[in-house]
Amino acid sequence: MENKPVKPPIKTSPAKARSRATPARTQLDPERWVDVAIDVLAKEGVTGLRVEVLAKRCGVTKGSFYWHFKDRQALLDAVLEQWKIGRIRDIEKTTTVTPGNERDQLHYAIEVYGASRNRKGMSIELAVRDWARHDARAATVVEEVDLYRLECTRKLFVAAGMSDAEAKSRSLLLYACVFGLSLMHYTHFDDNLSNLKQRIAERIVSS
Amino acid sequence: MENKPVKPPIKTSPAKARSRATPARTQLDPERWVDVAIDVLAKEGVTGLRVEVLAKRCGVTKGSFYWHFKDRQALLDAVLEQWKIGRIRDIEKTTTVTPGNERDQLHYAIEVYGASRNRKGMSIELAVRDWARHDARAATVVEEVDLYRLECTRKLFVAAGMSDAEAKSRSLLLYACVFGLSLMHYTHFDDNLSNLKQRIAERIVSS
DNA sequence: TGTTTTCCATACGCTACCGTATGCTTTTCC
DNA sequence: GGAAAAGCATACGGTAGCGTATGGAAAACA
Repeated sequence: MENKPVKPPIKTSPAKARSRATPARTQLDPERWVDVAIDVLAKEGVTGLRVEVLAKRCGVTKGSFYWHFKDRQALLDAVLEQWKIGRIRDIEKTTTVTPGNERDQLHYAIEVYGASRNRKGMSIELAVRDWARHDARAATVVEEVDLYRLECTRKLFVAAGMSDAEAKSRSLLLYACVFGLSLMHYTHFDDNLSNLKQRIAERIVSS
Repeated sequence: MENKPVKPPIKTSPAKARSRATPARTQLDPERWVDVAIDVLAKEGVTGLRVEVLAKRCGVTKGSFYWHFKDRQALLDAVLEQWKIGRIRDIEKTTTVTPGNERDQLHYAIEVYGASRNRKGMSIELAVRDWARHDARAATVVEEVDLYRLECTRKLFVAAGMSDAEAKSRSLLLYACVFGLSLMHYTHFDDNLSNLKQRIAERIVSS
């Protein structure tokens, strides 16, 4: 989408996988750039997403970058696209459930965001959302992802027996709370944070 | 705090308020800079808070800036300080209530953040929070403000008749939701957004 | 084996910043 | 009214970043 050449499907030359002992080094950059970019995005935000910084992290120079991408904006677009499809695939996985377990699944959805194991995922999330506050393209993508997510959890609430209006408000409350919590600094507000979170989750999910 | 000279209390020369017809132009900058800085912060984020940009918006050059502030960081510190005292004064005003009206006041606190009239306030809020993700000083201030706010609404929930543990979780839920909603793009999720918000507010406040 | 492509390095011009130095103009104070 | 200080402009050196141009090495191809 953003590359100059048509780019054959990456190393499909029939039988010649690294004839010499040069390790898997040569596949230097198809969308490897985007992965690294998302890494930087998580840590520094969009404004920290500089071409030359990225190149250094890839062990190359800008010369390489500008061969793969038209300009910085092309990379940003690619980042947004990859983030979008990743989020949608993720939420589909998270909200797929065997009938009867909807409430458990909702609890799981809440917990999985607040979990410390995917700090990085939340960092990306917040970085993209801050990005969206200043960039129309990012805002569009965020809205698409939000609507998709809201719709997925709404269905769960409906399947759990709620009215449509109630399901919608719960769905919105769920995500607002999840993202809001990640914005706040409440570590010293209570000495039993897990209990706090548990109560909140109950408030969101249960009747 | 951040100025070189001791700076007399601004224009206290007994009787000589603008002898000539030069308008109120001369009081060019005590903490006027900070006000403008917060404006820029709201629109561009911390990374957009550049000395020369600010100077241009004040109609002067950097020469002026560096007379009032040691460096850019000094301005940032002043911004954080002013934001902090403003938020604390604000939350005190919002959560002061005549006994018996606690629930109404909680509803008001929720509504006042989501209101479109203080878009700017929320922009500042989000800008500061994003700032806090990359800067330790900002993070400290945000935590102080958060703890203060959480404590204020916690008292309201307690006064409304809830247990302490429940009040804490509600308090946290309230702010998480308020900030989370401002992060999301849900305009097209429902055609009756005010009803949606109403339901959410009820869920947060009512027993 | 020799010629294209692919992929990357180097070098360049340009702009936006930061912070400093220095001087000019207006107040302030005596 | 004249010295001192306040408040600001101008000019400078320095870094970081974008995008372009061009050349070189390595792989693919014929």
